[in-house]
Amino acid sequence: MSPAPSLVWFRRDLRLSDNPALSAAIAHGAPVIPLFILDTDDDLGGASRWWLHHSLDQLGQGLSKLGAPLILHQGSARHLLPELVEKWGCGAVFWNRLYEPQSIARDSTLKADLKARGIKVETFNANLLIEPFAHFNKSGGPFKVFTPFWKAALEQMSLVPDHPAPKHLLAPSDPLDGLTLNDLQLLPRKPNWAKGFETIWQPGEAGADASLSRFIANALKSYAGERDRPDCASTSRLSPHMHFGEISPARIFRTINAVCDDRNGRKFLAELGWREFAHYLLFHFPQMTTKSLRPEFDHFPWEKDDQALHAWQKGLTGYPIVDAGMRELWTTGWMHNRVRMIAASFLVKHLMVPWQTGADWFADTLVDADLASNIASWQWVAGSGADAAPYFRIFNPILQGEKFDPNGDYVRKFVPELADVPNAFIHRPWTLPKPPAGYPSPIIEHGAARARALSAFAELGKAA
DNA sequence: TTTTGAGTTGTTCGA
DNA sequence: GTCGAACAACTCAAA
Repeated sequence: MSPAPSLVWFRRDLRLSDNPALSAAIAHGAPVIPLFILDTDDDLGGASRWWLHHSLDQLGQGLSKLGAPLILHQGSARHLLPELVEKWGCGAVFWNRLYEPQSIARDSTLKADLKARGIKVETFNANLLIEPFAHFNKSGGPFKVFTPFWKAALEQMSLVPDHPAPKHLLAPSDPLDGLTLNDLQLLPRKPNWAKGFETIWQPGEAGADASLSRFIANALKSYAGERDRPDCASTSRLSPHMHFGEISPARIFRTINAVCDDRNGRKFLAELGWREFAHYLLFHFPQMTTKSLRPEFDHFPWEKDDQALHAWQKGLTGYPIVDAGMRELWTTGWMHNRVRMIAASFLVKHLMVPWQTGADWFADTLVDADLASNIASWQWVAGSGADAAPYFRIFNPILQGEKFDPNGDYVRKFVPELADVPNAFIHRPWTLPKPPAGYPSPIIEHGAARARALSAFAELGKAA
């Protein structure tokens, strides 16, 4: 009689290297079943689905080479996982932890359920540098300000060594039932809006390693100075790889730390810190997925303006830097961080559309859509979050464009209507004697919008 | 308990 | 053109 196999439940840890759940399952000694469930209880944005398809493809190929193909299923993991465990006679289940409120609820129920059936369950930290439930300020409460959070984190951080990728996996002798990748229907059908994604992204573990190497070789040495320039290839573009766990934050931290100890390295590691901080905040304040962390912001006189929202989504606001960003998002599934801030600020402050509406759009269109980072960042921009930008800090989309895209290269790349506009006018084309045909005038005038937002925020202060 | 210093990413105005 | 101050007060973290 063959021994009871072990299940490795892959979720957002789609890698073979530095994967503690996988390592532990192998060390357990029994045959290993690698499983991915497309959980129908999860909301997954369109761009994320595209990425997931290709990431699963890569992981599946890697696992097949090791001797244990990835088994795919679809359904409510809450119910499906115990069924599969039962059907396959598994003796142990291993997974790496997730930290969003819904994931925690599902996983803790599942863990109790499986243990009650006599199944061994072990879970690991593979996705964060800091366990949110084990990091507190000296008063014993959760940090709400980034700088002390990260400073304390750096002092306490102890990174365990990398788990090397396994060389071989022992699979159960009987074939197991499952779906094919195409059965999951993750790719867009007509129209195939993801065509532009294929040339710039390489989902999967190899692509993640390549992104990190490319960043270290080309951009790290000038990161602190150039990270805000969307016209330069100055960022790592690791965010989607990290979201799906194709590379571990610990490996990134160790690698950067080893090659660079100047302000560029520290600045980049602090960006990992912001990712940590977002997950940390969401863990301690789970209501922030829908509610403003500063409750008075839920009484802000938000506008419902579908026409303006549509113009923002499609990159037709008349402000070139905002429109370039929104079109970069639509055509590539990604947007440069600086431009995310400008575009988000425009929606929330100029158009006074609720941050939740913007967060929904980003969740659907970003390949790196990550609940924690998305929510924390939108609340930060709106001024409703932890350690947030003060309300009077309203980005001027013209100045921001001129400062961070000085030659208009970024704008021209994504807004072809402006190809022939000279540099001096590229961020204010409506001031040309003959504005370019086919590009809209600003849907709202900056000065008036700023004044409106400031007075609305001032009212908020009085009411509170 | 009270106090103190500090807090990612800006803009505008007026000297 | 450049520079400093105002924009507002509040909350957090640590001593």
